[in-house]
Amino acid sequence: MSTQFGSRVRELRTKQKMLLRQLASKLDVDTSIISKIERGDRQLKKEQIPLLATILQADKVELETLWLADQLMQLVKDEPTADEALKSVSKKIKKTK
Amino acid sequence: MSTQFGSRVRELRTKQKMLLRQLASKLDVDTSIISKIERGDRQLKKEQIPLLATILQADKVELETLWLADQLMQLVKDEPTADEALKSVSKKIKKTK
DNA sequence: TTTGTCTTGACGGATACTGGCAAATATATC
DNA sequence: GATATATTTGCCAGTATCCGTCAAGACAAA
Repeated sequence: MSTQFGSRVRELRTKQKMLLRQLASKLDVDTSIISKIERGDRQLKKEQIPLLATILQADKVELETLWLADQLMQLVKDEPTADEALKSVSKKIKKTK
Repeated sequence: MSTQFGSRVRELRTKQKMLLRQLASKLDVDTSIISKIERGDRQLKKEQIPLLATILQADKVELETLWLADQLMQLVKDEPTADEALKSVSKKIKKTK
């Protein structure tokens, strides 16, 4: 249930002695949402990552990468052909670059 | 807009001189849906892949892999950190195996 | 117990997805 | 060309899913 993204957010937040309530307020959402995001029950909307990075004084690219990895993981977990599919996509991505 | 999965399905279907209408009938859906799936406008439901493979006398695992790759591609396309995220997931997958 | 933080479940609204239909377009056959 | 068949496209209603809020519960510190 836990996510790389959520764990990292919690790590960043607590390191700054910031409360859920405070982070939620700055993101303009209810406290419960942040709680769920940090525990991996919900996904943060992609568009909110930049603001979150600013609030936490964190690296935006790092958070975006973790967020994307979580989305991918959710898709391939329990998929027997996950490895091959991932490789195929990696290859295709590089070609278009 | 086109997908690996859809292109492969069309290839398999036409190779057998099967009409959209016929394939749709066997899958018990409207013709237009199959048309859209083959052209990449829609996704086939994962649960339907085994039946489709049987109808087309195709390799189920191959179709599942293509299908999964399409889902991943949709997620990472236009993502600057796609490559790193993909690698991260690959690594994590292998550990749990 | 009281206070403050965090967690959890349920709810309504918004959004996205699904299959079906019908019209439009394409392709073939004459 | 005309006709018949095959495919594509746009739109609709029903459904599922996601999102944020609220309220209640769990937990810890004093």
